Amino acid sequence: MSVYSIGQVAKQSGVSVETVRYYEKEGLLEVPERKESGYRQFKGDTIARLSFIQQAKKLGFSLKEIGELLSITSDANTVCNDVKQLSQDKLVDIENKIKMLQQMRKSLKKLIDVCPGQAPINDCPILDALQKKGF
Amino acid sequence: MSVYSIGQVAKQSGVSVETVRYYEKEGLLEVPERKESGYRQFKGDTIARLSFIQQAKKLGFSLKEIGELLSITSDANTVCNDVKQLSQDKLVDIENKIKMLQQMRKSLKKLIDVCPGQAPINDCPILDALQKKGF
DNA sequence: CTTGACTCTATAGTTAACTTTAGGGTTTAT
DNA sequence: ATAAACCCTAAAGTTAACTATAGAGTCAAG
Repeated sequence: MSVYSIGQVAKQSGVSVETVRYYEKEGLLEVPERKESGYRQFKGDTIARLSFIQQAKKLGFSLKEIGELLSITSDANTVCNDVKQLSQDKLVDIENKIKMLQQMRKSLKKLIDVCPGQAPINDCPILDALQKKGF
Repeated sequence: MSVYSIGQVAKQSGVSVETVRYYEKEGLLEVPERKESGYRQFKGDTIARLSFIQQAKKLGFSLKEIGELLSITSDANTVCNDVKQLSQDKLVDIENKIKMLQQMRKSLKKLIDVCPGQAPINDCPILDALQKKGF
């Protein structure tokens, strides 16, 4: 099995080395093996894990919440039932976010469709509509 | 037209008075009228605006980004064309977030469906699946 | 007409999530 | 075998987004 240095996982996933160490300290990454020198040796799946963290952050999850999501995959101190419950809770969170975003998309889309594009600001139907509806 | 005190808009939208003042200072809220005493008098749409800010924050938008979204509705120093372009850019952001969340939902759903619920941890198919796929 | 709830400004403090610094070892390419 | 590039820890510093504090004025009910 191939292992990766901290610099490699950082580069592959687009975060800084310092951030990788920080995530490890915060418990978001499995504690890695070390060489005799003390250098960390990460497993290949660390890169996917780091990418997942980045993505979830963009979606408004805190590191704590991301840790909970990730614990679904790596915590062996729970029974299957608990894992299922946690997964279902997280699913609800995610579906709520999707709904909110879809609502925002709908509003924006409506505005864009109706906009002629070249009118000066005082004739702009986007602004007219927004003024009345508050987004 | 009815106006509202800072305490009223705060309560209605579920944020603290201090946060309302902070948002005003950061330019997320229109500068309100004042009474002779200096007390703020907010218009009714402030409540919707504050609610929108809360929602957008949950979806991972920074206050700066939220300001840009809100400026679509309130900035009169742009032409319609610019407003349309900004709206389209924000629409792309939003659609990307929706796609990411749908991917997460799909993964979670698959796991939940396959989970029997009562198995001990070492037979749990959720964990088996996650171990191999990295969420 | 006073008392309790509300508001004002300005400033300082807090928390999450990093980022930087200092001072040092280790690896690798030449 | 040495220099550039990499890694280590511990601790301090930074930024966004609040939150709290102090000290003072305002409003509404009894």
